[in-house]
Amino acid sequence: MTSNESGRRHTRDDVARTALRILDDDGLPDLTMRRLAAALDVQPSALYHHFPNKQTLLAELADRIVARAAQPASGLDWSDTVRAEAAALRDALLAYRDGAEVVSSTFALGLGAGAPLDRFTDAVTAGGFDDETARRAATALLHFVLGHVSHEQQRLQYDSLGVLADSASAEAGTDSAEAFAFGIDLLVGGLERVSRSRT
Amino acid sequence: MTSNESGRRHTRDDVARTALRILDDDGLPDLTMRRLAAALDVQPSALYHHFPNKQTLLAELADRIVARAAQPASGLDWSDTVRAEAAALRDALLAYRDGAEVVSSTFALGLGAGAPLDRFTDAVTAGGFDDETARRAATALLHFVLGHVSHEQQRLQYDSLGVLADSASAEAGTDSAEAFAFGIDLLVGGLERVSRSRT
DNA sequence: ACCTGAACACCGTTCAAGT
DNA sequence: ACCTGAACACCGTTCAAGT
Repeated sequence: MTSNESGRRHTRDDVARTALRILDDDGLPDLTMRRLAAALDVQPSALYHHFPNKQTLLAELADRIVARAAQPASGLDWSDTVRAEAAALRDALLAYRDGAEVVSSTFALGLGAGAPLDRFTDAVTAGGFDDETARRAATALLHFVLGHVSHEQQRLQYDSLGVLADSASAEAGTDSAEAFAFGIDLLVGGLERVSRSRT
Repeated sequence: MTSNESGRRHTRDDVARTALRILDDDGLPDLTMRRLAAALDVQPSALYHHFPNKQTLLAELADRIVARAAQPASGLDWSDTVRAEAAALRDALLAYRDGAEVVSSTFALGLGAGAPLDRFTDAVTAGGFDDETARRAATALLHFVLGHVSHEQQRLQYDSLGVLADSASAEAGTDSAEAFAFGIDLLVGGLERVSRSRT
């Protein structure tokens, strides 16, 4: 359906694109190899010609999701660059249903989410911090972003199903973007108190 | 096996305890309803007398895991209380294989992880911050802790299987406890720069 | 290179029926 | 109250074979 209307033969890119469409339309739980195969009008086993397993497919989707994060304007203060990177990453994750979950699940293996980590690391390094500090700050930033947006997206999902517990439902009412910015500000603020190797 | 050696009839507590044992011995992917039933020497359908579904069972496990977090010493500075709560929660999550993943997956629904959130909130509130600030800081702290420890535990798992990508493997070498404390310090440090409603 | 057909070894959940 | 037996509607992955 992606590029071949009725004829067989798909490329790896077709498979990834169709998978992203299923993800966005129906969510991660419905993104099964069998459903993906059906959408491509192909047997499930055919998918294993393009990806060795589902995990590798999800890593590819994670890469594509984070690749759409906007580049911060140049000439910004290092701390504003960090804030801009965080906001851009959040927007990219929110652009696909369950986007944060996909990136999160893939991040642990060092397969996906390498790009966001590098971008945070570079932004912090520009503040004059040593490599170890920059890397640790970057993983803290990334953990917060993935956790926050995962939470945000799962609330959207459960809220639309009306299965949400009271406490979570109340929290969903407050502005997510503001709470997100606050968390990033805490990390950036904490970083500003850390001694720099060079200023 | 938990309380009945050969006779039938189990309690909800038996089921939860056996589930925790499977979790710790074999990990979350192996904790299936069918495997749990087999360990209890019972048909899978029998489990649904004790828990309405798997999600509810996991929420119960999450509650039990975080309940084992140690109480910080009293008389500490608010910021040291936050640090102590974070360390105690990390220890509790590390005490069970895939503990962070279980708590994390259950946190989004407001089913589990209510206790850790309240404890962080109380610790921050003791610093004289308003409720909104305390709640947001608490969720930021919780997101960092769950993300960090999930990551940590998945590295342990994949490392033992030798399936780890280079970058993640290198990162696994550095001291996790130190990196964890650094992340918490950033959040606490950021909080110390926020204006208080009362001091 | 890309795919089919068929199978293997599983899942969570429901439901009538038993004690 | 707690459980059995049987079924329903699925999973991811492998592998010989086809073009």
